[in-house]
This record gives sequence, structure tokens and C-alpha cells, in this order.
Amino acid sequence: MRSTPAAETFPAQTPAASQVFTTVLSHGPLTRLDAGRRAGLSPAAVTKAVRPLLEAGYLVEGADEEARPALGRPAGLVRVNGERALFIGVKVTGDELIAVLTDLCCRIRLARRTPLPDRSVRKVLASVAGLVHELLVHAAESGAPVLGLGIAVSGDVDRAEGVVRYSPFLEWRDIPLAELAAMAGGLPVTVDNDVRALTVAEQWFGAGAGLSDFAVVTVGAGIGCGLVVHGQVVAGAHGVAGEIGHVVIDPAGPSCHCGNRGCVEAIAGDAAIVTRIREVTGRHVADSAEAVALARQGVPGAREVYARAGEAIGRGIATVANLLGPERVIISGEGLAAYDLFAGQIREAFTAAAFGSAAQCDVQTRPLPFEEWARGAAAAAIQSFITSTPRSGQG
Amino acid sequence: MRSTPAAETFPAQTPAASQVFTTVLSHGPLTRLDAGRRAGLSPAAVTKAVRPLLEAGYLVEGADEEARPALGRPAGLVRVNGERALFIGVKVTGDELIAVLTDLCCRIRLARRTPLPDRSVRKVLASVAGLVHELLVHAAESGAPVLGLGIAVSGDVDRAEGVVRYSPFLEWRDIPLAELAAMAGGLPVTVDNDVRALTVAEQWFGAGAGLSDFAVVTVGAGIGCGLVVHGQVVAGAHGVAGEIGHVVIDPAGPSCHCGNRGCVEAIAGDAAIVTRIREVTGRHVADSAEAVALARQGVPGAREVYARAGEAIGRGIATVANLLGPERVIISGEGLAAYDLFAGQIREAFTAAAFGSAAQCDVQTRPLPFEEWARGAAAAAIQSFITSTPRSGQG
DNA sequence: GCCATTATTTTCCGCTGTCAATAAAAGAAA
DNA sequence: TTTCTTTTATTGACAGCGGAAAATAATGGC
Repeated sequence: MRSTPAAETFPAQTPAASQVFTTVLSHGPLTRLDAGRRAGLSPAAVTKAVRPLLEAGYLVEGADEEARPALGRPAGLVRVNGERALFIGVKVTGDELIAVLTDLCCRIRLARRTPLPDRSVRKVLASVAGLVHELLVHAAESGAPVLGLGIAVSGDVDRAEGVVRYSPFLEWRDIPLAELAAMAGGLPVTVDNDVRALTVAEQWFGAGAGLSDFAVVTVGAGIGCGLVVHGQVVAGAHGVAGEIGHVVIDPAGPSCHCGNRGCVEAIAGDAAIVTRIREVTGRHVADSAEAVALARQGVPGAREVYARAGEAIGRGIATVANLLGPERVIISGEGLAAYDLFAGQIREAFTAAAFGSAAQCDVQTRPLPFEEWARGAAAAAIQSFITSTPRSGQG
Repeated sequence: MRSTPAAETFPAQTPAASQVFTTVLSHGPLTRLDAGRRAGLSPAAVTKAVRPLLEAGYLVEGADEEARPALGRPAGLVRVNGERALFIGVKVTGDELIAVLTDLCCRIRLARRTPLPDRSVRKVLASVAGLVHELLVHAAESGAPVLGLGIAVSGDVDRAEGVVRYSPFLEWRDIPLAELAAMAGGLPVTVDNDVRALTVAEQWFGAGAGLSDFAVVTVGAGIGCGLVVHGQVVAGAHGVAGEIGHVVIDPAGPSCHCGNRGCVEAIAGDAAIVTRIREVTGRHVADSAEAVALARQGVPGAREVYARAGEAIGRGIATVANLLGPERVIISGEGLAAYDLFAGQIREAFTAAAFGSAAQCDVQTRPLPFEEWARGAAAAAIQSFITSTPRSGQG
């Protein structure tokens, strides 16, 4: 039954050990005292938690040369040994696969992309296996073991079960992807929704580190949103959450594929912008790159389309802020390439529509290189590896 | 410094004991086995947790006469002894105080309301003290001790600190209400936002019992929303959360006191409906009761105003469902008196605007008697009492 | 009366994290 | 150089929580 080899498991048996490790992972090198303070543990507990992790090579010690206070015993810093383990993350889009090899600190070692002519589960799995193999070969040279594979798919994904319930882009329904991929690749597999995976990456390795309530908004072909509330990623009781793209901004707006009018996505999604610019300028516009170019050239009407998109996004973010009161909102996504075209409107619309002190929410932007989605998948795999119970876990 | 007497504390030292008690509180009489199953504990742990609570009188045993399976040792049911302790909840509105005396199961024993001619902190405290005294006298007859006072106020309230940061209705800013009321009344005081308090009541004693993700939407003078995500009430990083009333539904809609146009509250709030019906029908309409009457009589235009309000509420709820994917939404509030006038539209708009399986969310309505807000305050007090750490807690 | 069956309690037992005391690693003072 | 002071890390004893398994309890059926 189990074709996957008994993979290495993470030597953090106790809650405290997990706690300490993730704290060090997210907050860089820390003294044992600081780690304890952050994790709410006594120094003694940190010492005990750290030892097996040092022995297993997941943590390393290194003293901080500069910035040492003149008095007292110098602090010994503890940090995660990124070299200790590698992970692979794969993002499956409608027409291509993006894969990255990362270390334990989720730093990208290598990225690959390959077109995906066929969306059948079989073919996708074969392509994934091919990419994974390629990355494994590279990883073998570095000597570090690859300990997990994360796969990110848009749509309704049940991470705990490893099942893709429904992915409209891929036209998949109830595919036990984790199991299938584990059989093909021999690695423990984590499957998650793409936006949630990206949110995990921000939560552990990005601008969300240490925050208990924040949101990630992705702007691109679709408009998505990952939410962290009470320190946990929101998954939704029925698999749907963070659908900011289908929040209705203007009931008189353009119609959306979801059946409504004036969704954020129907105004600010890539396709919507391209279509609208085509209509407004009368020119032929092939893709968003051209749309951006037209707007930057100052072609009449094109700028306004972006302005309107920015307004829609800003309103959507304000809605999230009004409902959840996050500490921070991180805007990211491929669409950020056009950020200069709508940044002002996003901020303006957000400030106008945020209620009371919800406006205090810190709205940031982060560039999103194309491998970022795949990195999110790797982050999910890292998370699974670290939090996996050391019992006989199945792929 | 401490003018409050050393009040009785809840004898649940261990997490397991708290867990078991709240489980029994929310899910009625349970066998020890069932309680353990629900709380994720072994039967042995339940026995140990239950004993001190029985001894202290917070729990009582009672066998279930009917519905006993023919075989095996009959189960001994454990339930909360409501008589063991009483709590007082007070809701402060702009023009009146509502107070209730409840038992430990949050069942209302007595309700009182009194007009509030003056909103100064001094006067409000005096009125609260008067009402509390009156209820205390009644409570004394029953012999059960009153162990906590909850105060619910609309606006930005920091429950942990017991401070009202800003309440627009009362025009209060940074009032350490818990401390002030504790000095006046001699009871441990919990101060919370009114909608959050109501949400706590639903979470522990109502339709949210046992759910880890749900929302409470209140319809009335304002449109509010309390959220429970991952089993905890959402408070917002900056004190604002659940502001569904100021989610913009229609940028071309009527202007709202918050400065925007087309907020849910600007369409479906009591004042908005009355104003609009006045405009549409040309008649004099004094308050919502008259507005409802006109709509029920079939006066042309009045019904449509309610229909539009229902649509706005339904859209707002759909927005919550799209973003958070709650298991259930509980609609409540004074405005529910007009439920027959907009129920259809709420449901319709919700179904239309909910994305994908977010539409599976169970939308319920619950009548909201006038004392319900005060009961929410009592629920908050009960929660504080039960979860209070048995260290030297301050009032 | 004995047995099967289910509920509850008891009796250990492992394990976790805290506490308080101790060691370690400096620079400062003598 | 020695000794102090200061801050960090470690150690070992310890309390207590919750689990596993075995014992006990309460029934109805045979």
C-alpha cells in the first residue's frame, strides 16, 4: 500500500519544540532567551527544545559578533540551518507548471517552468513528476535531502485530505492529488489552494511573520485573498474563503463569469482590464502587457480603466478591513507589474471606504516574481513537514 | 486600592476542566463519555475535571429517565446547575439602559429598562448602579450569589483592558469603564462591544454552540456583525471588526453618515428605511413601526423600500460568506420584526451573490427580544467568570 | 445467580514545562 | 591576575496534567 519510503520526520515531539522552531524560523537568529519570550516559554524549555534540533542539524548556533552589549555573557544565537533540508513546490496553472526547489528557510534554489498542454490529471501528474525529477537531480548534487513536495492548485482544495474538490481552471473534481503524486514521486505530498499556500509563505517567511491577523491580496488574472485570523489561515467551512474577487463592488458594473455584476474581478481582473481597454480605446489589445503599455503611454481612456480597477481593489480591501480588522494587508500578484497605474486609487479607495480605525491597517505591496506561487507550495510543504506528528504519517 | 471584595472564583484550574465545563454548558446534559468525546478528552480526564465542579455546585448529576438503552450500565448525566450563580448584564444605548439578571446558563430571571436622559459617564454609571442594585436585591431573595456584571456598549471597546476606546453614540473616549463600574458596584466587571457580546451569547448559549466558524448579523438601527473564526470571537487588530454596516453595496446608493455612499446601513438601517419610505410615499412616517405598518398595508413603494433593504442585507451577508466561509449565519436584531418584508430578498440576494459552495452556508434567523442585548452582556460576564485565571485577578 | 454490556472510576505512569540553583562567559574593578 | 558584576544558558528536582488499562458499578437478559 505504502509505496513511499519511510521519510525522515521532524524531531519536534513536543508542542514547545514546534513552537520554538517556528519562532526561530520566522524571526531569524534569536538568543534562547528571546526565543522563549516570543514563544511564551521559559528559557529552560527552550534549551531542552533546542538540543535535539541542534543534534539533528535543523538548527545551528552562531554567535553574533557585532551589536553585543558590553556587559554580561554574550548571547549565543540560534538559527535555522537552511541547508539541512530541501523542498519542492509546484504551482499548477491552467497552461503551465512552475516548480521551485527551496531550502528549509524557503529560499529559492532553482526555478523551472514548463507548459502544460493537457489538463488531464494523468498528464499533469506526469509533467509534475518530470519537473520534480529534474529538481531532485539538482538537489542530489547539493547533498541535502528533499523532504517534501507541495502542490498548489486554484479552487476548492482540502489540504488535510490532500484532495482537490473542485478546480474550475483545471476542470478537476474530487481528485486525491496528494495520494496520486506521492505514489509517483516517492515524497510526502501536501496539496493546498494556491492563495492559501502563498499566505502560508507570507505568514512564516514574509511580511506576515509574527502577525496574528493579516490578509494577502493577489492581483492578476483573478483577484484572490488569503486570510490569517487568530494566527491560523482561514479555510472556510465549505472550502471557500477569501473570495474577495467575487465581492460585488458595483451592482451596475460589468458582468462576471460567476453570474453577478460588478465583482472586483470583473473590474480589476486581467481579462476585464484588457477587454475594457479594448472597448474604450478601440485598439487591438492582446494581453495585459500591451494594456499596461498603452496606459503608460497615456492613451486616452486606458489610464482610467486602471484607475477604476484600482478603486475596485481598494474597495475590496476596505471590505476585508471593515469585516476583520487585520493588522496588515499585503498586496501582491502578477498584476502588481501595473502597480504604478493604480496604486494611488487603491490607497485612496481603501482610505475612503475603511470605517473608523480600520483605516489604521497597514497596506503594503510586495512584488511577486513568477516563482512566488510555487514558493507558496513549498512553504506549505515545509509547514506540513514541521508540524507533522511523528506518528506513522501517511504520504 | 482594591475596593471590590475578593470575589468567588471558578474552580477550574486545568484547561481540561474549563473545556469540559463549557462543553456541558453549551451542549446541555451530557454523559461523561459524551463530554469527553466532544471535548477531545479521555473519560478519565472528564471524571477528574467534573469532581471539583460537582463539589462546588457548578455541575449537578441527574440520570436520564427515558431514552435509556436497554443494555449496560445507565449513563449518569451531568449538567450545569444554573441556580448556582447569577450574573447581571447591562446594555447601554444612547437613550436607555436595559439590564437583565440571568443564571449561570444565561437564562433571564428578570429584565429592567430605564431611560437615560444624560450620556455623561457619571450619570450613566449612577443609572447602572441603580439598576444593578435593584437586580441585586431581587437576586438576594433567591439566595444565589451574583458573580459578575457585564456591560455592553456599542463602538470600539477593549474588553481585555475594560476600556471604552470610542463610542460615537455615547460620545465617550477612553473611558476605563470596567474599573469605574467595579468601584461603584463591588462586582467583577466585564465590558465588551455590544455585537461581540451578543455573539458570545450565541456561541455559548445559542445557535452558534459547537460551531467554530459562524457570523451573527444584527439588523436594526445599525447593521452589525459579530464573527467567530477558529472558535474565537474576532476583535480586530484596531478594535474594529464585523463592520458589515459600512460595507459598500452600491456606490450610487444613498449617502451614509460614515461619509460613503451605499453602505448596507445607509440602505437597510432603520433610519434609512424610514427616510426613504417618507420620500417614496410622501406620507409622514414617524418611526420604523409606522414604516412596517405602511409596507404591510401594501402602500405603493413602501414594500419596495424593504425589498431593497433585504437585498442590501443579503449582499452584505454574501460578502461575509465569500470572505470567511462560515458554517452558519444567524440574523437577528430589532429590525427582524419586519422580517416577513425582506426575508425573501435577503435569501435571494445571498444566494445570488454567494460564490460557489459559500452558498451552502446555513442562514438562520432568530427573534431578538429587547433584553437580548443585555443578555449578551451577561454572557460576556459569564465567560469572563469561567475563563478567569484563578490567580489574583483584578475586578 | 451468572453473564454480557456499557459507564465510570481508580490506579499508575509518562511526559512536559517550570523553578531555583548553578555554570559559563565575558568586561570591569581591584 | 584575581575577583566582581552582569547577563545567558543549563541542569536537575518537581509538580501536575492527562492518558491507558484495569477495576468497579449498574443494569437487563438468561
